[in-house]
Amino acid sequence: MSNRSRVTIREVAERVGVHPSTVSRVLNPVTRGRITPAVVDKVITVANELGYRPNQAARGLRTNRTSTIGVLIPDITNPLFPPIIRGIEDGLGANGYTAILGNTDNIVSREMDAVATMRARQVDGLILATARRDDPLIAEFLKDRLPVVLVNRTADADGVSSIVNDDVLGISLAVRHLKELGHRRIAHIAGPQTLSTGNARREGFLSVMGAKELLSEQKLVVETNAFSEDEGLRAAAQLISDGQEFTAIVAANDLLALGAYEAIADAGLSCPGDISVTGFNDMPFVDRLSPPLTTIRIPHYELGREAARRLIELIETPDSPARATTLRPELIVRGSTAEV
Amino acid sequence: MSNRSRVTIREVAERVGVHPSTVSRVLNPVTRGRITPAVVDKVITVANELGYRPNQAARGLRTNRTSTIGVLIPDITNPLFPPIIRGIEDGLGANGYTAILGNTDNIVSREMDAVATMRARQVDGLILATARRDDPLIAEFLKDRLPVVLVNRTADADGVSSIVNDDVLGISLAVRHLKELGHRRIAHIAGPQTLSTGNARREGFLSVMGAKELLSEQKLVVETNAFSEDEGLRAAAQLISDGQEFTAIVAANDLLALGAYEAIADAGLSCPGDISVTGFNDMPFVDRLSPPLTTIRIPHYELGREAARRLIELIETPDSPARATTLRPELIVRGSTAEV
DNA sequence: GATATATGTGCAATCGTTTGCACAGTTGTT
DNA sequence: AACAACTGTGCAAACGATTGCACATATATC
Repeated sequence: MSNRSRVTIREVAERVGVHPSTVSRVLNPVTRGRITPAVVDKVITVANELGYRPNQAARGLRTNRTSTIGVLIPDITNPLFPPIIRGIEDGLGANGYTAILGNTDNIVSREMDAVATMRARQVDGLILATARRDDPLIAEFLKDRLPVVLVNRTADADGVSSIVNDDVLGISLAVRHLKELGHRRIAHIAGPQTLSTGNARREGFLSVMGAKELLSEQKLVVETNAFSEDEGLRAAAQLISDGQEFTAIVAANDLLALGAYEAIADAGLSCPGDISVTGFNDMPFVDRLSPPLTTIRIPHYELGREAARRLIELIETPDSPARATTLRPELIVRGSTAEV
Repeated sequence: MSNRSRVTIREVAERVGVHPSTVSRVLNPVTRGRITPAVVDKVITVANELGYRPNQAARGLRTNRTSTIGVLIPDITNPLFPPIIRGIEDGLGANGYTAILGNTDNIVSREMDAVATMRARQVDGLILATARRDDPLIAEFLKDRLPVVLVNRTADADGVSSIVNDDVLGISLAVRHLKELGHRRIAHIAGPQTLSTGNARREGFLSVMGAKELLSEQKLVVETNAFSEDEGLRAAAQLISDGQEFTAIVAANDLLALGAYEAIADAGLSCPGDISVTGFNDMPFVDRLSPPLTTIRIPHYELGREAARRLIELIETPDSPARATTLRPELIVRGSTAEV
C-alpha cells in the first residue's frame, strides 16, 4: 500500500482523470471551493485510497514556506525547558507547523551554527529561549525580516515579540509571603544580570523591598554568574560568612535555592528554622526535597504554547506589531518558609 | 548582506562566470575533485561573499533525501527522555542530520499522526522511543524499508535495530546489592508487561532470584500498568497489606520507587529501616530525596547518541543487518538501602 | 603525427507542487 | 437574442538543486 516511493499528485490526477492542478486545488482548503463538489469527492477518495501525502519538499520549494520553525534552547536537559518545548510543539502542531530543535549550551558559536542550519532548512520563523539581554542574533533576524519570538527570556532590544513570565510579580509574591511571615531582613541571590530573568528578578526585588541603596550597601543582594546549584552555594555561603543579618533568602531560581540549602546546612543552620528560602520556577521534584521548596510557579507550558501562537501570527500576518507579553506566575507555599 | 530572499546557486555561477552545475559540483565534497582547483577557489570565495546557503527543499526534492530524522517519544516532559533526545540530536547533528520530534503520550492515534507528518516531510529515517513489544508501526516501517532504530524500549519483532539498556544486568546489580546487605526476601514492583523495559526487568528479577513459581505464588511480584508514582504507591501498598514477608523492594523504575516511599510512610514504616528500596533510571534529583534513592543508572545520553549513529549507518548503507545492542547500566548506591 | 584516453565543464532534464493565465462552457442581464 | 460576467478546469512555467550525458580540449601512447 504505502510504498517508500511516494504517491504523487500526478498519479492521483491520472487515476481520477483530471489535471494535476485540479488535484492540487482540491487538496488545498483555500482553493477547494473553486472545484465542483463531485470532483472534490472523487479526488479525495482516490487520494486516500492511494495513500497520497503531499511532498513537503516540493511544496516548500514552490511556495517558499516550509511550515518548519527553528527552536533554540540552551539545553533540553535542564528541566525548565521540556514543558516550554512541549507547549511550543503542541502549539505549532495544531497549526501544521513542525519544530526543529537546537541545543546551544549558551555558547555563541553553537547558536550561530544552529541558526545557520535552520536557515538552510528555510525555517519560516524562530523561537528563541536563549536570548541574552543584548543578543546580536536578534538584530540580524529583524533586519532580515525573519519572524522571531523570544520565550522565557527576553532582550532589551525592542521591535521583537516576547512571551515571558512576570518576574517582578513573581518576586513580589515571594517577598510579600515572607513579610507576612514576619521576615524583615531578606537577602536575594540574583541570577546573571546578562539575562532578562536574572535582571528583572533582581530589579523587582530591589523595588519591592524599597530603599535600593541601603540594601545593596548592606550586601544583602549577591549576584551569581549562572543559574546553578554551585553558584547558589557560593552566594549563600558568602551571605552567611559576611555576617549580614537576615532571616530569609529569595533565590532567583530553584537551583540557586538548592545551593542555598547546602550552604545553610554547611553552616550548621537549618531551613526553615534559621533561614527561610524561596525558589523560582517550581521545577519537578522540588516538592520532594527536604524541606519541600516554597517557590514561584511559572506557567512554562503556556509560555511555549503562547510563543508558538504568536509566531504563527507573525508569519501569517507579517506586519503585525511586536508585542511583549507577560504571563502571571503563582506562589507555591511549601516547607522551606516559616514564621520568623 | 544575508537577505531573506536567498542567494541561489545560479547567482553564484553567474558571478563566477561558470555554469550552475559547476558550482553544484564544487559545493559537493564528493564531486569537488573533478573541478580545477582555481575554479574551486573562486566558487567558494564568491559563495561565501554572497552568503550562499543551499536550499534544502530543492536539494531534497531532487535527491529524495532530506537529512531529516523523525523522533517519536512519549513525552518530553518525562525526565527520562531529555538526555536521550540530547544524545540523538548531538549524534545526528554531527553528521548533518536534523531531528523533528513528536510527543505521543503513548496514545496510538497520536503516534500515527506524528508518523504521518514525519513521512510527509520525507524523513530519511525514524527513531522510536515509544515502542511497545508488539508495535504495529514497526512492521509497517520494515515493509516500506524505512530505516528505523528503537531506543530505550525495544520490540519483540526481529529485523529491527535497537539500542537499549541491559535491563537484566541492571536488575541483577540491584538484587546482588540487596543480597550482599543480607536481604533474602525481596519483592518486585514490575512495570507494564507490554513494554520491553517492564518485561525484561521482571524476567530478570525472576531469573536472578531463582525459583520462579515459588516467588510468584507468594505474590512478591506485583505488576503495574504504568511507570507512575501512583501505580508504585498502589503496588507497594498491596505488597504491604498482603502481609507478605519481605525486607526490600526492587522497583522497575524510579517513579515506582517514589510511590513505594509513600506507601511505606503511609504504613508507618521507614525506609531503609524497615524496607530497603531500589529504583531504576537515576532520574535527576533522586539523590535529593529522603532517603536518597539507590538506583540503577542508565546511560541515557549514550543510548540516544548510539541510536543516532546506528540510524545513520542504516540510511547510508541500506543493507546493513539489524542489530540489537545493549548498553551497560551502573549501580548507584545511596541511602534507600541498608543492611537487614 | 595520428589515434586513444582523460579531464573539466556545460547542457538540459528532472524532482513534485503551486499558481497566473487562458479558455470553454454556463449563467445572468437587459 | 446578444453580450457580459462567472465558473471550473487545463496548461505550462516556475521554485533551486543535482546529475547523466555530451563535448571540447589536453594529455598519453605508439
